[in-house]
Amino acid sequence: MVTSVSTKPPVTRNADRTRGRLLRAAVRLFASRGFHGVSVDQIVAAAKINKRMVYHYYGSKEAIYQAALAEVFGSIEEVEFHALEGTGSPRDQIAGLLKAYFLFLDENPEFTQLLLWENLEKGRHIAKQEDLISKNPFLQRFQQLVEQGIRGGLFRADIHIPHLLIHFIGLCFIYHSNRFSLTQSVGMDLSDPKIRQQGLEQVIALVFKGIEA
Amino acid sequence: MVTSVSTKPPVTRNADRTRGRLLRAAVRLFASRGFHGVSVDQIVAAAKINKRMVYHYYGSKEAIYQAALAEVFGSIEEVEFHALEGTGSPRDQIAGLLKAYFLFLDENPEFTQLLLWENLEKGRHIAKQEDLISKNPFLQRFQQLVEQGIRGGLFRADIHIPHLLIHFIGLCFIYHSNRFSLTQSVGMDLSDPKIRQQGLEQVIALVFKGIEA
Amino acid sequence: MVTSVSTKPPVTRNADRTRGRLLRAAVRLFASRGFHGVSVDQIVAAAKINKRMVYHYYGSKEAIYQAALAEVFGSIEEVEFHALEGTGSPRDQIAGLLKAYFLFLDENPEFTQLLLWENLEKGRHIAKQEDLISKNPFLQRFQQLVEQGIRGGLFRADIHIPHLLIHFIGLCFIYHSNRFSLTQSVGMDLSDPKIRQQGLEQVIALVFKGIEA
Amino acid sequence: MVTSVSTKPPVTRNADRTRGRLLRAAVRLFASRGFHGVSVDQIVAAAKINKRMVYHYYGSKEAIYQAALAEVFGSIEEVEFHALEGTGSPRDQIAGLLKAYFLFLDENPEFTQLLLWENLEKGRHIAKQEDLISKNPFLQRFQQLVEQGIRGGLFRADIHIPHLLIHFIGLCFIYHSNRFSLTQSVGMDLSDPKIRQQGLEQVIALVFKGIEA
DNA sequence: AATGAATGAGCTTTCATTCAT
DNA sequence: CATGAATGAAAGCTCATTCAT
Repeated sequence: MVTSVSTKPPVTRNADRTRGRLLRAAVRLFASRGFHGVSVDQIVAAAKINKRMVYHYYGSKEAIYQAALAEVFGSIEEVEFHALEGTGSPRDQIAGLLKAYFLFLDENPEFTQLLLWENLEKGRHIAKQEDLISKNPFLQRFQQLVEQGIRGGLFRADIHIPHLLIHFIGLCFIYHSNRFSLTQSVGMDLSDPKIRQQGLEQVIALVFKGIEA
Repeated sequence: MVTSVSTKPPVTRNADRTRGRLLRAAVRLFASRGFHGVSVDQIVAAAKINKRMVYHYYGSKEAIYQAALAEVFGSIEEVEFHALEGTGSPRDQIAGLLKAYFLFLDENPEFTQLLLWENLEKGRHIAKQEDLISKNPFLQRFQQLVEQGIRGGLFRADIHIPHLLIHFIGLCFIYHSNRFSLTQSVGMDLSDPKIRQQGLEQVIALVFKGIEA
Repeated sequence: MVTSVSTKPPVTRNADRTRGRLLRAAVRLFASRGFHGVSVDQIVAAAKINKRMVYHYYGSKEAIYQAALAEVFGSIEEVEFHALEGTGSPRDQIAGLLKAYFLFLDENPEFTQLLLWENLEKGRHIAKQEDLISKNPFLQRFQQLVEQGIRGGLFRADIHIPHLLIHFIGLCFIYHSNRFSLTQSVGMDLSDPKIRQQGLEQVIALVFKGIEA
Repeated sequence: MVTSVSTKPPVTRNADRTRGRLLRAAVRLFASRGFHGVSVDQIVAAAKINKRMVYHYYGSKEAIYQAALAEVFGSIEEVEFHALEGTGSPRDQIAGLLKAYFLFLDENPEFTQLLLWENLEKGRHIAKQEDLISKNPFLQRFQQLVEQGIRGGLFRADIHIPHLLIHFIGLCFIYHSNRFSLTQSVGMDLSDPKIRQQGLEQVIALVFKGIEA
């Protein structure tokens, strides 16, 4: 039984909470408007945190931006690995990977956007974080899978595997990276889940036919 | 007959030259750093033109940005049409289109970049220019071509044509849009022309197999 | 006869006036409080000029500080030369130089103060301006004068001339550099012109006796 | 006899140590950059002490600055007295005093610098500490010594004693106060101990000749 | 047509200080 | 005794834009 009523609000001083609120606001804002399109004032306003705290916890606008990148970019690798760790046929696993990409990009628009901002800025910020987007060990797993398919007579032998991975990514990424301009120029609303589902099916069809022996 | 002797040098005032220099500087800078990453001062410094002229000729930073978009986006359509106006087989024309995309993106990095900036900004600026990236009449020509191939028994009948066009663009675009991050994660330098040529060949192979009947 | 009455204030746009007002305010404030003790806001408030103009004309706080140094430090050399360009006896000219130092420091408190700030900051700012406080050609003239006095049997032969010049400066400078602490510790008001006059006379007496053969 | 086992290290809390580290860091930093050139953060960083402690022990930045002044200014008086408490001739004691000044300023650069900062700030901070640099009782001892010399026929009778003390200080101080600018303008490195020793000798020669009867 | 002066609002960052534990 | 979170004000500087010539 509580006899003394605390007049203090329960969480007035909580470093983790403050850091977290700032980081989440930063991720959201940087993803939607890019590094230069966001001011520190906007971040702290969104997080409802005193501006000084950005510098207390991160040191600079650049640093909190990099923290936002790290926060968001950490998630893709496990998705990729998870997609290929199954025991199905190479075909099924390829299909699973493409589906996983589509799903991941759908559910993580901030990933797509921050990755594009970074590529547009020529990787200026990400280059300072060596462990992010590092030489991807997932590539080896993908290679094993495709080679297995080739040896099994399923896939063409003249496939260049790294390029194929790039193609996979390109086929999925375009639905997000160029969503607005394509929506206008091909006259389909690429924000519509049905259209996206249709796109995934078409991608899988194209790829399966495209790589089969 | 010149009777009055002008003390001024003949070409101190040249509206076209001034406009042009400003516009070229704007295209270059906006492409590489985006709308928010460029200041009016930087544009006029690059163009070596007085700052006031930006407002004289364009009225605002936003307006010169839109002029830069219009300048750059005008060029793609004719490339597309030109690629399909030939009389070769559907296969050859498809290959020509893919080559044309690769070549165009290679030679017009500013197009790629500005298009991506715009998509990231959710088409905020481009939306105000209705005629740009408008419902693309080229799509009709593409559709005719593919249907011709289907009727001729060359291509699969279950191809969804707008999605196919998206796939074409995705397969080409990814080599530019994600150049920096992919260079790191697949360990190939996507800035290298040889690698890009190899990519184009792999794309054509994938597509031809992928759409054939 | 003026028929049209201008409604415009006579000098709304005058670069020299703005630069000058800024520089004068900067000299006054930096002299009295040093580089770190003055804010750009205080300078522009004193000059009644928009803050932006500091950056328009000088580029940075550091730059306007250096301009203030140059403005003030330019004046001492001509005073020194003027003091020794006469045709009097070495004794008279030495006396004239000491008087000139006392008078100059009296009339240019900003010089004394800025020079001290700079020495305290280890010449950080002045070091960037090579032509200021450069290897002083006046030293040669001073050397000639003293050597002339030595040859004429007026002055001691064992005088070390550069040190002597330092002593001259020290004897004059101390009345300004340590004015406040000395006023307290010796119980004389060193701001009082009479006391300073007395100091000058005592300095001349000490020096004449001190250097005579 | 120790029966209880303390889990804490024995010297985690040591008020004197904390105060001392803060004060030493403050003296060093304030001497080299002045009151406005140093931030509380820099002091605590240098002392490796939590920032809150500055306010715990001193109350404000101003207060720790004054404590630094008191720490440093306490040492000069005993040096002066010690120099004149000997039993040598007035000449020897005068020489001893000048040597003591040179030595003290050499060994206590922080004294010189803080004194200059204070004079430049017009004694703003020091004025609040009445006992520092108070009407110096040492002056009386100096007066006695010089009068003794005068009565003994050693020194001129027309010497003004307080001014003479000022001259002594000026002749010694200038080697430190204007070290950087003089090094440049007379072309001798005043940081060099040999040059300083030479300066002391020249000062003593000038003074002895300058005050002798 | 062209120039550069001028502006006020906003930028990122640092300041001395206080609060809560 | 000691710590680090938190704050509002102000720092130096840049922004897009307009004014006067």
